[in-house]
Amino acid sequence: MRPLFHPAIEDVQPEAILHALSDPCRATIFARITRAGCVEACSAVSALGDRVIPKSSLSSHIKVLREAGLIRCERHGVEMRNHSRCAEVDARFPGLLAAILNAYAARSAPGA
Amino acid sequence: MRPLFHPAIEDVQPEAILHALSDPCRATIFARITRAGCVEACSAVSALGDRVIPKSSLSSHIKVLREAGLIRCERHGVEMRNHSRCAEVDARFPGLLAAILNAYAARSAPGA
DNA sequence: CCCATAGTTCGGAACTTCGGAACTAACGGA
DNA sequence: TCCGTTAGTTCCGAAGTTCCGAACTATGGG
Repeated sequence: MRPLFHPAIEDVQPEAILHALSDPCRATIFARITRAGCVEACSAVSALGDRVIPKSSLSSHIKVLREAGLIRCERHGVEMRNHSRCAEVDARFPGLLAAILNAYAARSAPGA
Repeated sequence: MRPLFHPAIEDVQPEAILHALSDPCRATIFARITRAGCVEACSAVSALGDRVIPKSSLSSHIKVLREAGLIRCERHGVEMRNHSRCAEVDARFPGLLAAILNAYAARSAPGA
């Protein structure tokens, strides 16, 4: 399989990041990959809350995140490992990802 | 004219904000409204860079920003005043708007 | 070599976005 | 009051995007 396309960090565009994370489902996937020590198989992510995401949808969500420059994907045997590019992106756009993930967290936990 | 719909700040959702600002044209409009002391007529915004935005598109961009909770619009005579809800949104999602506007600014001014 | 597992691609239905033409709202002048 | 002008909105068709099931490809194990 040919290596997957990943944009160089300097080609990463804010609109692509915002678009990728403007879907709560993709935001959740990205938050998981980022929190889970930066490694996770695609299918480990397929149940989000109580909703099962079809394989084809999951695959295209992952693709959107990858092409936005948010994650890095590589095959290991039969499965895929997804690494968060959080640190790189944070160096380019300081505070952006943290603010976005916090905003989603604030929404779902309307805390006390 | 019936008053325009504006979501209460606690109903503002991160996905709506990200979606609204994931369009560079809307992000530019929002940045202008926010920078310009929070007041500006619609048409004052219609030339973005070297591109003229058709009235109908501008109107729907403004509507998206308004319904996402990012701006507040009211008619004053024949024209519209658009106020940024930046401060309110920042209280709800700290740092989010600043990080997004900085990210766009970093893109267009790849400094030094 | 065949099977199982993990992920991708294809394609059509449903939804969104764009923008021109026609419409509505508010004001000013005669 | 009526007309003209300016400012925005609505409508609607074309173009583009998203969703997801079915079929496909890639990898490893027996």
